[in-house]
Amino acid sequence: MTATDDVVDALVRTTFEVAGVLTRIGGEHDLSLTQLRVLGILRDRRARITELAAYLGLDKSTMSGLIDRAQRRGLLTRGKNPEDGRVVEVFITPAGLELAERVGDDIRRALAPATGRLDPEQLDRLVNLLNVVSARSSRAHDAAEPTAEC
Amino acid sequence: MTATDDVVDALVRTTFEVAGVLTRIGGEHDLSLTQLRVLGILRDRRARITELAAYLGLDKSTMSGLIDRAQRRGLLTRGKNPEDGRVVEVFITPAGLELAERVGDDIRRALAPATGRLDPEQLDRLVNLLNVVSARSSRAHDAAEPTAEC
DNA sequence: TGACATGGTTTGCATTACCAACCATTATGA
DNA sequence: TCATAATGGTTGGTAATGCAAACCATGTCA
Repeated sequence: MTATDDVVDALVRTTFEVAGVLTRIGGEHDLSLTQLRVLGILRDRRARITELAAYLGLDKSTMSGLIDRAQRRGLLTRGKNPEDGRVVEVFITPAGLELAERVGDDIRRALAPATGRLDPEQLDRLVNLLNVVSARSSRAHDAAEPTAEC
Repeated sequence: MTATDDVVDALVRTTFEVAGVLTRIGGEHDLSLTQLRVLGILRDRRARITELAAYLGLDKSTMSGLIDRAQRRGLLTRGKNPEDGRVVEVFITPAGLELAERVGDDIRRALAPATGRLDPEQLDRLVNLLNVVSARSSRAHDAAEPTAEC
């Protein structure tokens, strides 16, 4: 059972390392890890508050405040849903999109030294292995919602 | 350059997923991600406040408060360094160690469904690839301090 | 219609995190 | 050697994050 223990160790270590990079890059743009994630999600699609909260494992009140602050910064907007007066749809603004792009570039740049240590074949293998480990592969089935980016 | 982009995507996705698991498991034991990490580090070795702060990329005042609360819970202790009256050494207590073990077990258990999707050969390959990506491999050189677990 | 469920917001609280100012101890150099 | 600087931690102030409970508005259903 040491093999799985090793992989857990490696996954946890890598997680802290990547999370550290993301926190740093985010911080350089005044974005917390969570805000970064929200921006990443809304980059591809809009979402309602509860949906975001459930996806990120946060309380809806937390989500509400998060959106408040991002909206005050002009990164997101709240919109109404014509079919259900209760729901609030959240959209990314052009400014938010632009920031998301910039942050994305920075992240790729920051991780380049790490990923650059792998040759093309290894990169490919790593992507495949991570896709198996992360829920993406097993979740492809119940994709009621369009597969999110983050 | 799409290959590296893909690997960055996969790394970020996996990071959020593993971080989510760690946050959840930690939360079940009233531990934040950072406290979890501190406990993991002090499991193998003691450390001084500034050292921990630097390692985790936090301000020393943040570290101080973090240790305060963990100490109040009986998980850590502060000790003096006989050679330098300024430094404070932080140790894990038996209770803290016990908690760290329990949390570690829970984490392995929580990640088992994910890691279980890989056969032994894949596990081995993933560990090796992650070790290349994460700084461990390249840091093995300047190991002035004993290689930390977390 | 009345009761209940759902989606968000608000309020209050603890934690996390930063910064600046501070104290104590150690190191330096004139 | 003694004043000055540097280092290691703590404290106080502030903002953000996150939860829980109470609340309001809107939908749903018997």
